[in-house]
Amino acid sequence: MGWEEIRAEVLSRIRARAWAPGAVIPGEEALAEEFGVSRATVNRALTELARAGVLERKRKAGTRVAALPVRRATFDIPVIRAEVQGRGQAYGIRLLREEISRPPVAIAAQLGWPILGGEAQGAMLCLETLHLADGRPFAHELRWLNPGVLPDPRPDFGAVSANEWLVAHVPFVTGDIAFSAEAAGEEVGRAMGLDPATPVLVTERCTWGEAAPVTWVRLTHAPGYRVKTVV
Amino acid sequence: MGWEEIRAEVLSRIRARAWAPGAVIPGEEALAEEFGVSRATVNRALTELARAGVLERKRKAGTRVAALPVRRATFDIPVIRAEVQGRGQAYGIRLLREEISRPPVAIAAQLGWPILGGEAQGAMLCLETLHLADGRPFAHELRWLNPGVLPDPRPDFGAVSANEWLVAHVPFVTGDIAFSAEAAGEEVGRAMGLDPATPVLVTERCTWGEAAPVTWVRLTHAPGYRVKTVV
DNA sequence: CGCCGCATTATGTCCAGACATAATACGAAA
DNA sequence: TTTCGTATTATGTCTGGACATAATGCGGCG
Repeated sequence: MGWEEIRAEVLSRIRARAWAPGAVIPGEEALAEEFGVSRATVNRALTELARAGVLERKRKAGTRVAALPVRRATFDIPVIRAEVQGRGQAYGIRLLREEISRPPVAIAAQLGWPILGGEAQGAMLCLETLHLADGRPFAHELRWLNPGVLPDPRPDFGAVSANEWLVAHVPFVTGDIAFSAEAAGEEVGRAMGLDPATPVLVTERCTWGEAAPVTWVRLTHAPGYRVKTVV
Repeated sequence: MGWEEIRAEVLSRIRARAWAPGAVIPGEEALAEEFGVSRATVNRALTELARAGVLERKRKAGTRVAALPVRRATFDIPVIRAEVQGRGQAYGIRLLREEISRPPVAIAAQLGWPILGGEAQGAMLCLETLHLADGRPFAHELRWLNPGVLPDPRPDFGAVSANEWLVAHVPFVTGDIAFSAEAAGEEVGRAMGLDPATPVLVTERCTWGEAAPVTWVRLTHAPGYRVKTVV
């Protein structure tokens, strides 16, 4: 009996409703004896199930079957170049705009960039990029970047996408992501060759390094793009 | 030194580029000795980092820093009722349609439902539901459900949403999810009181139980809805 | 020269025991 | 009766040892 077998057995008991949602299941000691393994092995299996959201564990209170199991999905955020090439298409990048200026207050606030008197303090690097797949627009990227994380001179973002440069040089940051559906709008529509009213999937990411904000980015994907995940 | 401290130390060495992307890091034995802990503790820390996508581990080959760190995000799929109530709004549900019929071939194929001669074999339960928040449309749900997983008589899906009934009674299934942006369209637009051209976020889920397909569902969210995740 | 099998090696898992920690429940004090 | 402290208890983590497993790479055989 390995911990994966224990996990499977526990899961099947939950499925079979031998242990009902909300109910406390036997303690690790008891299960260890029943399955003929050490407590550490049971612990590994139950910890794994708790991480998956199937069980809820608390010291002293014991382990109970999650009453309202929140399904947890994970998805990978690929580097766009890898994503395009993974589809067997040729990747291209076109830098539309690169300038240093003050970010809009809304973006500065989200990043935690200093704001004084209703205006952002200090300039950031603003990049507007078009990602191409087989020469056709694949995604439009609007990015504000903390110049403090960049070397001097700056990398050539017309050759390497900012995202790719960042994951290679400012790795393992934290951040949050949001998906929404919007109309392409005038500016992005013109850049991507779309009617301004076209529905497009928009990804907004906000990432921080160890202390300082790193970047805010808004990706507008071409129509038909889907974000896929596995539960 | 607990395993979390080990993890933090390893992570900071990676950030500081003491261990470069792609490079092999010292073996567990060596790290255990350096940190003055047992190998099991180092193993726990490294396993955790590998799960997060920061390290890649292979037997015999050793542990190396991920060269192209694929950022992995997780998000929770809440029960809609809980989501609405979590915003402090009143939840309501309106069952628009409930009928037994053959699913479209595209949906049957995706579920692995038997198809013969270009037509789905056997009927499924089709539900069309509107979820309300404070009386206003929150999401439109179109669902095809394997009647084999339901008891006889069927639950009252006008009172409990199918999703909620399923997570409580057919728990811990696998599935996949896809997000996309589309125009609301005639039918959904009418149900939600939206112009057919309005961009809306659409979630499509396909879930399977232990052996049989369970359900296919397409959720159309009200404009402005965002799916949020944390990296 | 090329291919296959085996020794080597790093990770994966397991055990038995121990102490740490958090949270509950119960008893004592106000 | 209420509140506070404490004993109890289940989980969390660690140790040091062991064997299992997979993948590499080398040496030998055809």
